[in-house]
Amino acid sequence: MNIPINGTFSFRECLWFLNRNFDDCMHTTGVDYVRKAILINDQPVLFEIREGKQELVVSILHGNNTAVTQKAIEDFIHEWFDLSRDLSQFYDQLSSHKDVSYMSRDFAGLRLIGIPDLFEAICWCIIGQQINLTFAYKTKRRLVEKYGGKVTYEGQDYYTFPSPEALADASPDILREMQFSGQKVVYLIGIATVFKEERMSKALLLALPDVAAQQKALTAIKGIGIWTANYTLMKTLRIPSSIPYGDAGLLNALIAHKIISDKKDLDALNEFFRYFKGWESYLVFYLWRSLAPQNG
DNA sequence: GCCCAGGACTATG
DNA sequence: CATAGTCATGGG
Repeated sequence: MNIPINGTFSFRECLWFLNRNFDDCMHTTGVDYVRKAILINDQPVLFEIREGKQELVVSILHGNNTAVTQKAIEDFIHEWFDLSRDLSQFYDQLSSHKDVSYMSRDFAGLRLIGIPDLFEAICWCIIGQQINLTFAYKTKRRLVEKYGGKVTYEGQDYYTFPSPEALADASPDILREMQFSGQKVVYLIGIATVFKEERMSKALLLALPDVAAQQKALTAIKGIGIWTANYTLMKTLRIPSSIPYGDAGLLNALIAHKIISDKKDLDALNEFFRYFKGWESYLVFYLWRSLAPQNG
């Protein structure tokens, strides 16, 4: 199965971001491929993406290779890699700003890697709140290996994120042993229950009239603050204007580029983002990219 | 030992 | 509405 590539796209850049020298259990990267397991109609499917000349070459490694499955994988990849977006306007704006113009060259073709599953995105936020990313990925792996789904292929395990049902019924003691804080255990199980009871879902969020209403609906849930709400809107709904205010990595990147003087310099932050109206979330993503060394 | 980490909640002026 | 304290533990 092939997925054609339109516009500026770099598989290499996307692959680099998926790895970033972190141990993300939700996918597996190699030098020229990424493998990921997802659920299609509740059935686990493992696929692999490689780069062709003008297309992505997708192979199904596990699961029924039907037209329905292929279509679902294709849709997922489009959403995951944001393939339908035309970045030319973003690059125009980037290249005309002295502090970040280099990004339009160095990171050319990097797409905002999303988290299509709303529940997974929110849980990942909870897990990552106020701890370093290395530790966050470590605890996420423990959670996913215990409560998630698994596909084994050629001796290697690939995981799907735990369902709300599985996490809602998870043992608080076991979660504590995984080194989640007491508060995070309450948040995770609480949010899983909210999803299980269908008091929150991607469809429900999409039905709301505007971003403000979506932020309000998300932050009404215990454990979801404004940072988590905006991170989720950026990664799952791909709201272009969504900025995870207060994000430690974002603020450090802005300081490193001398765009803000310190972490409380909100005036300079707002002025900077005003210049990139409509592409705020992409800019945040590129700033995160800038935090790590080239070609990691 | 110290400070920070891709925060959120609650209590207090 | 703005600030302070609390949680909880790894990484540098």
